[in-house]
This record gives sequence, C-alpha cells and structure tokens, in this order.
Amino acid sequence: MKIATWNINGVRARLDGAAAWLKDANADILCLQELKCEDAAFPGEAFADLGYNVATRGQKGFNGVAILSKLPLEDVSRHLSDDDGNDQARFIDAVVSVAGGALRVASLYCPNGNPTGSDRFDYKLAWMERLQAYAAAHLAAEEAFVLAGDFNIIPEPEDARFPDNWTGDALFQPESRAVFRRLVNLGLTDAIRAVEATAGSYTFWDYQAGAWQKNNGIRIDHVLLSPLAADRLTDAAIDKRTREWEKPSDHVPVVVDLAF
DNA sequence: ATGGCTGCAGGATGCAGA
Repeated sequence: MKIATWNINGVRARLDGAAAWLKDANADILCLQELKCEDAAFPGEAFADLGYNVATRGQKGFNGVAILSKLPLEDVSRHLSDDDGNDQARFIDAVVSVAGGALRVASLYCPNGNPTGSDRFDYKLAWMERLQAYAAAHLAAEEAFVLAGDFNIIPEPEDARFPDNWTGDALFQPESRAVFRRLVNLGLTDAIRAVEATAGSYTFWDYQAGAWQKNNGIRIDHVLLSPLAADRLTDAAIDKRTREWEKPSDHVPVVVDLAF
C-alpha cells in the first residue's frame, strides 16, 4: 500500500499537477494540505474520476486538509482532541481496512508559527501538544496509524541545506524541535529517516531567490508511523520531480510503502 | 535582498506562507 503526503499550496491552482502525479505514482492514499478553499469548492469530482474516495476539511482562503483514498474511508474525524469545532482546518483523519485489521491515516497541516515569540508561535506549540495527546491515545490503543503531513518543523540541522538561515525561524526553534522530538519519542518512526541518510533530503524549496536552483531546501513534510505501521514499512521516498513541473507547489510529495 | 514568489480574496493591494 502506497501512502503519500503533499502540501500542494492551493488544490485548485494545482489540480492538473495533482491528477498527473496520482496517475503516475498510483498512490493508494494521498494526504493533501493547504487546499486554500472551502469544502464546497474542493474539486472532488476530478479525484473521484481517478478512482479516489474523498474526505476534506476545507477553509476559505488558506489552510485546509484532505485525504484521497482508493479504499473506502471510515470513521472520518475533522478535529483534533479538545478542538471546539471552530478551529483552523489543519487536521483530518480516517480509517481504512487492511489485511489483518485497520489502519488510521491522518493528514496534518501543523501551524507555521512565525514570527517567533508571537501568539502564532504559542499556537504552533499548543497545537503540537494536542497532536502529541492524539498520538499517545492511539498508541495506548495499540492502533496501526500514520501521521502524514506538513509538520512545519525542521527536526535536525541536517534537514536544512543552510541551517544557519533558519535559527530565527519558528520552524527551527529549540521548542519546535523539542515538541517534534517528544512526539517521535512516544514510539513513532520517521519513515524517511528510517530508510535513508536524510542529510540533503528536502521536501520544501522556497519560490524566492532561486532556492530550488540552489538546492536551498528544508525537510519539513514528514510521515510518522506507529509501531504496528512501522513493522510494515518497506520503502519511503521524497518525490522531487514535481518541483520542476509547471506552476509547482513549493512542497513535494513524500511517499511510503507499507506491506499491507 | 531588509522575504527577492505565489495563491487567494476581492476587485487594490494585503495577508499568509516558510
């Protein structure tokens, strides 16, 4: 089973590219972030025509997450724990049936948090704490699950081409790195780090200042696996090809293969 | 380069992104 995550930076602006990528990659499940549209404006029919079931949590103008799946999506939830229902559209999860049981898949768009020291930064850390509680609860239930998305955190210096450029940024603050570390240390597996030497492996290159041409990238899109999911991990890769496409997203897909 | 693009809302520029 091939599961991918992709911050597409506007699903309507990127529809052709998303469809082309799905046909080529033949992903079973694709978690999308930064839809930048309300649910009613989500181009669901285009994905249905490609054979995907669709679950979305949209928001006008920015944020927005979705799960596309060839398998039926069950038990869809659009809110993190303690979410009052009026929160930003950054979380959706669902369950699919797999051989021997069920697999929960969450599509996450963690807050950016800039500028450091602002309310936005506090919100970022608080949101990550809620995500940690979510992960802990599902670990306690011994579920097989996948946290896939744009975490907006550079975990280690090797996850940036020029780490010194990011020392003042919310994505690379000690507090941001620490909350990510605590999440992983609950017992999750960073799929990319598990299968390759991650130095030089990036998932985001800014549109500005020729960042792509200079390979001035960062690794901020991650797939974290619970132990029962990690047991099934056979491959993980970053698909840099899309960054060369016409009108690309500034993020590229991350893909994992699980032997279900 | 002190954010140098990009998408979106709205109908000009401002906001958000990372």
